[in-house]
Amino acid sequence: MPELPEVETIRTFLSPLIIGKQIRRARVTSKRVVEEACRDDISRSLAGKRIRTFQRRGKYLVLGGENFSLLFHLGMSGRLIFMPHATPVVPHTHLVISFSDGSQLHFQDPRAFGRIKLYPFAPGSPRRIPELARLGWDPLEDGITPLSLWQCLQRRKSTIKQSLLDQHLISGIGNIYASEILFRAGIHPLQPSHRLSKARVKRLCQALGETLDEAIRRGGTTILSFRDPEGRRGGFQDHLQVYGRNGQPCPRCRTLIGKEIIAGRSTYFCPRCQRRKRDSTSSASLTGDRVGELGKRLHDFG
DNA sequence: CGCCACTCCTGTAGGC
DNA sequence: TGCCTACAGGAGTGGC
Repeated sequence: MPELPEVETIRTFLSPLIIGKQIRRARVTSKRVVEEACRDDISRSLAGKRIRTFQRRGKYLVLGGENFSLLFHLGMSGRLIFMPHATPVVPHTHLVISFSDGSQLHFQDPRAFGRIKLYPFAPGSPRRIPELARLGWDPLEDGITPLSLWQCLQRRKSTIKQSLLDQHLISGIGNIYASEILFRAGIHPLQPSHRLSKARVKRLCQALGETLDEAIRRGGTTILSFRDPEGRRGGFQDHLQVYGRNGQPCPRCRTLIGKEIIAGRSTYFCPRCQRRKRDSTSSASLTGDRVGELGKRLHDFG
């Protein structure tokens, strides 16, 4: 399940391999995943164009050129695989982009939860792409200050787990990292968002930055199907603290890790390290700290 | 408006 | 060994 670290890993690996290349041909090889309205446009209008940019926002990727933006969402099982030479398509391949030097980019997605959409203008401002305009903070692209996050959480009655999964608030966190971030922050997933103190939101921000940073450093998480563009697995699955570990001892206090379904999603937590609390909202100084090492990178977005 | 259930889909794992 | 079923869930949508 590609979340921000997996999508960022793909962007990092793929960028030097495809930026600057000229598209010889783009072929839609399946009727799913590629948005119906732009199936013909993709093959018609991408031929001959050059790739200028490859950007990420939340869990979306955008391949950009002079007058096109090709938007990708990997869904549950989407892969972008780089082929140095022309390669026969395997089942569940939805799009093949062939470059003038003979290399190819294949989009594969067995479960077909992914999306591909073409816009007839250069990326530039993400506000022009509705899917991106709807997204909240991107932890890598935008600094999230604890104070501004706390203010947003004040207005939410849902649990903190649900808030973390809401892409309109923070973009890029999925089910795996939500559990990991809350464990690192010592916050119970069922804690109501508006009940978190400023101090705990500050810890949440730190945990968010540290968890995503480490996952990116390790090349993402492979539970079942994630592969980077050269077919390799990630490394973070060996460092998950709670996700998928119900019944096993907490790495911090040895209490058995619990599992609960929250908003239809499996949620893992340590019942001792992540106590439910009623925070007072007074105390605690909030500095304008950015999220860990994040927020320093600049791309063309915004 | 907020919250939930439902929907799309197929590979994988577990039970028998 | 093989078949069947449950399960995994991102994000949009529609109901209450």
